Amino acid sequence: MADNFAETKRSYRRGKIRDQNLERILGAAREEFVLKGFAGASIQAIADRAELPKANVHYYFKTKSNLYVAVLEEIIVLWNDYFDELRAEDDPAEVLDRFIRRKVQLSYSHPQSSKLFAMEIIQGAPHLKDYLRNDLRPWMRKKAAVIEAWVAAGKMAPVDPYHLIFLIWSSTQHYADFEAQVLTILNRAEYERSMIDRIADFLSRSILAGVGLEAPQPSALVEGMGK
Amino acid sequence: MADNFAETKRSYRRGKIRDQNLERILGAAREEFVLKGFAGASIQAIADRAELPKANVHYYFKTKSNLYVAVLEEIIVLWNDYFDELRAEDDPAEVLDRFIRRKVQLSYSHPQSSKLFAMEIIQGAPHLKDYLRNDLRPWMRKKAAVIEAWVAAGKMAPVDPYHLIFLIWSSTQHYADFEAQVLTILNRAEYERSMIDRIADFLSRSILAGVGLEAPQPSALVEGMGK
DNA sequence: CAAAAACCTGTCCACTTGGCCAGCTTTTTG
DNA sequence: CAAAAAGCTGGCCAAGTGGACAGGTTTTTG
Repeated sequence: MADNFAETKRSYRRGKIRDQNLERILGAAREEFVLKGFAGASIQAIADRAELPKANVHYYFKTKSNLYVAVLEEIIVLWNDYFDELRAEDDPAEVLDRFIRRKVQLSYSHPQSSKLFAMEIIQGAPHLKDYLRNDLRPWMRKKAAVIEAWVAAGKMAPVDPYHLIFLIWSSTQHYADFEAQVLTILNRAEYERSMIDRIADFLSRSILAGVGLEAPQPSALVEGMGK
Repeated sequence: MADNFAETKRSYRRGKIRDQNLERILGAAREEFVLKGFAGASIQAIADRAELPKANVHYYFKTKSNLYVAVLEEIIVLWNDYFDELRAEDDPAEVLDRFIRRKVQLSYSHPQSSKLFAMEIIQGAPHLKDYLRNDLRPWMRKKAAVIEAWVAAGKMAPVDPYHLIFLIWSSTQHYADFEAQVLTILNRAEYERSMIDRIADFLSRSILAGVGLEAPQPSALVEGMGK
């Protein structure tokens, strides 16, 4: 394999075409599925958006369902990457703060993924039942145990760890999923970095205060917080 | 009109048939649209669920879009019913507490409506742009003004009123919209009253604490709250 | 450089869909 | 009670769909 190919050209390697096309198709599919839903998104439209002939899409994905599942799997990988780190020996305030900020950041950087995931869950998670049961539930159990340990150690107010995580999830994802509503109400065309920072600060401060903690150094200084 | 009809039978009056069928169709449509999305829900399936011939559905709603919009309008009416009351002279803790509980209650009693509304917004609110801009935005402005007045009067910690309302919306609706995820993680088949009460207590306490308030009498007593 | 593997795509098709229509039955009205 | 209004529906159709496929080109390989 790694024979005489000058890696200089760097754009030629095994499966290069495949990888490139897969990426285009998956990206286009994500977009179309979010906009129109599973049934409403046509392979033709996905192909058009990817600037490929329809039959070429079918070359990579035998069926529409296969393509849809592939998109969902991408999302789950993305989720898992950002998910972990939450340990009993850490400081609750710091860890929760980082977790909240990371989720807000993720909503900002990958809104389509968040939206598609949300739509799938809303519709009853027909393709994600197994993921929820076999992956997410155990993950939750572990995280809940950590939070319970914190509570037991008196490091934070007693709260139901599950509902605390639901609160973090819902409040952070809201800005991605309900983007259209939020932006219309705030009379903006799109999110800006500064707004995202304010949101992260607000959510971190509010949620931590809600469980009797004080947020670490706010990333953007917001004077007049009184108290 | 109000002629000699004995109101006793009470099931016979002008438009009785119409009202009854409309109700059946709208209910069936709500269900199907949530399950399959706009494009995925077929008139045939809606008709089957309503136990009516397909052509009969078309008799009441010329097009699929008309039906869809009618369902959304029902939801908006429902929303508005529960929406109001939030006045500057009231006690913030009491009002916010009631508002949060009402939203949780609404998620519990009308999950389909919440889900459909969410899907519509996620997809960019193509049918609700006007509602968001012309109704919801002014409503928000008024509520934000009230909260700002509370802050100015020192009745609560200084927070951005818009994000506070987003926080309440997102955290409460989450239990309706993400029902499949929540129930799977909590290993339950469906919500029960007691769970709903706990959720309302948790959210009310957490969010109020987040803005420097203490929740009024908790509906279900939960001792050991320490502090 | 030739064989094999990977990749590509125009064309076709069976099937579902929303919607229309023409004529039917039931209910209301005066 | 008869005419009009309201309600009902089987059958039809054009448009769009996902997918199969056969025969093509390009790339890789030894």
